[in-house]
Amino acid sequence: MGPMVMPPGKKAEGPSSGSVARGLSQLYQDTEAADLSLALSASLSRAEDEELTSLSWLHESTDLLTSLGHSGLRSVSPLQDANGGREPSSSPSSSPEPSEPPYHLSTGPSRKPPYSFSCLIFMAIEDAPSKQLPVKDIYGWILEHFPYFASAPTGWKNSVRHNLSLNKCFKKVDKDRSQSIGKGSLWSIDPDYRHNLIQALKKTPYHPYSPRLPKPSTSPSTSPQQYHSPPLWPGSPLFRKNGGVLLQVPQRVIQHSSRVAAQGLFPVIRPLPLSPVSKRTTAVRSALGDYLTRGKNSLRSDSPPPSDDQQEDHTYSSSQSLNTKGDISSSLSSCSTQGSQEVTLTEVKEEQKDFPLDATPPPSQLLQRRRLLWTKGHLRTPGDTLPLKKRRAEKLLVKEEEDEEMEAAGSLLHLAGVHTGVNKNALRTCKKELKEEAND
DNA sequence: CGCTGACTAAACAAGC
DNA sequence: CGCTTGTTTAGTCAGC
Repeated sequence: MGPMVMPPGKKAEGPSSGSVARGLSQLYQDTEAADLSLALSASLSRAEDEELTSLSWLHESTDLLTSLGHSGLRSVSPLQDANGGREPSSSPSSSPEPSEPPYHLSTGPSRKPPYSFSCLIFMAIEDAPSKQLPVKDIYGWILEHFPYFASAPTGWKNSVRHNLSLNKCFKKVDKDRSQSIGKGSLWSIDPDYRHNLIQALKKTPYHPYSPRLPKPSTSPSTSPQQYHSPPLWPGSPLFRKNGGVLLQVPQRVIQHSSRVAAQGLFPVIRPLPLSPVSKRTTAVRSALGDYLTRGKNSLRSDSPPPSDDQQEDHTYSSSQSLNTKGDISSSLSSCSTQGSQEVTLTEVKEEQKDFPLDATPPPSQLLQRRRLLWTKGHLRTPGDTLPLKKRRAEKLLVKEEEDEEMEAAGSLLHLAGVHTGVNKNALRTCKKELKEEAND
C-alpha cells in the first residue's frame, strides 16, 4: 500500500504555510515570483484563518502558482514533463523525440482533462445546489466544463457510469416517489468518502503540492526553470470564465470547511501521500517540486511512514482501507460494493473512530473489521421493497454464497501461504479457478 | 515482475 | 423497440 496522509493530529508537524511560501520566496529569486509566493503565503494563512476547505485553498493556491508559471517560469519543455520534471537537456536541439506538451501548456478543448473520472463526477455533483445529480446531468456538467468530451468517443459516458457504480464515494439517492426525474437515480457523494475525493482532487497534476515532486535540484539558481506553470487548464470554461487566469473549482464545491480542516486535510501543512497516478499526471507533477519536497521532507524527517489514509483514496472499494494483505474475504467485501455501500454511515463512522488514521490496527482487528463490514454489507436490505432491490437482494444472496466459497478459497490460499490481497486480478483468477473447478 | 489503480470496452438487465 | 441507466466482468496500461 502506498503512503498516506498525515492524520489530523500530526498537522502541526508539517511545514507551516508561511514557511512554505517563505521558502518559495527564497527559491524564486525572481522578484515577481517571490511576490506571488508571498501571495500564496497569504492565501494559505487566510485558508487557515477562515477555515476554507481544501478545495478552495487548493485551487486558490493553484491559481497563484499558475501565476508563478506565467512569470517567467513557464519555459518548460515537454521533455521535462516526460522526465518527471528533471532538468532538461541544455539545448533544445538535443531533445529526443517530441512528446506531448504538458496539459497546462496546451490550448483548446482537445486535450483530455487531467482529472480522473471520479474527480469529474465529484466536481459535477458538488457543483449542483442539491449535491445530487442524475447521470444525465453529470454528463452535462462534464461536457460543459470539459469540452474535450464533446468530441471524445462515447465511451467516456460508460466510464462515468462505471465509476458511479463501482466507486464507493458515490451513492445513489433513494428516489422520492413523488419526485420524478425520469429514468435513473440521483447520485450524491457519500459524506464519509468525500474527503477521499478531495484527496484525489488534490492529487491531480495541477495541485501544487502534489506528492510526486521531483528531487531537489542542486542549483537553486536554475531551479525556477524546473517549475512548470502548474494548474492551468485552458480548455476548461472554468478557466475561460475566470478571464483566462484561474482554474476554479466551482464555489459550491467549497464546503465542509471545518470538517476538512479538522481532518487535517489542508495540503502543504503536512506531507501528502504518494499514490499511483497516470503517466501524464506524473508528467506535470514537477511544478514547484523541489522546494516543497525538500521543505516537507526536512520538516518531517521524524514523521512515521504514512499510514492508512491513502488507502481511502482507492475509491473503487470501500473496504480497501481496511485491507492489508492476505485475506480474500476483504477482497470479497470490496467487490461487493452494493453491500458495502449500504453499511450505514454511523456504523462506518464508528469503525473509523475505532481505528484512527494514524494507527494501523493489528491484523486481527483488521480481519475482524473486515468481517464486520462484510457482514453488515450483506445482512442489510430487509425492508427494501422496490422490485429492483428485491432482485438485487436475491442476487446478493446468491453472490454471498459464491463469495463464501471465495472466502473459503481465500482462507485456503492464505493457509497455503499464498498472498491474495485485494488484487482484482487475483480475484478474477480465483473466481475463474473456482468456476473451472465447478465446471469440472 | 507482480501488485495496484485507472481506464476502457462490452455484455446484459431493466426502466422509460 | 430504441434509448438510457446501472451493473458487472474483463482486458490493458502505467506507476511503483
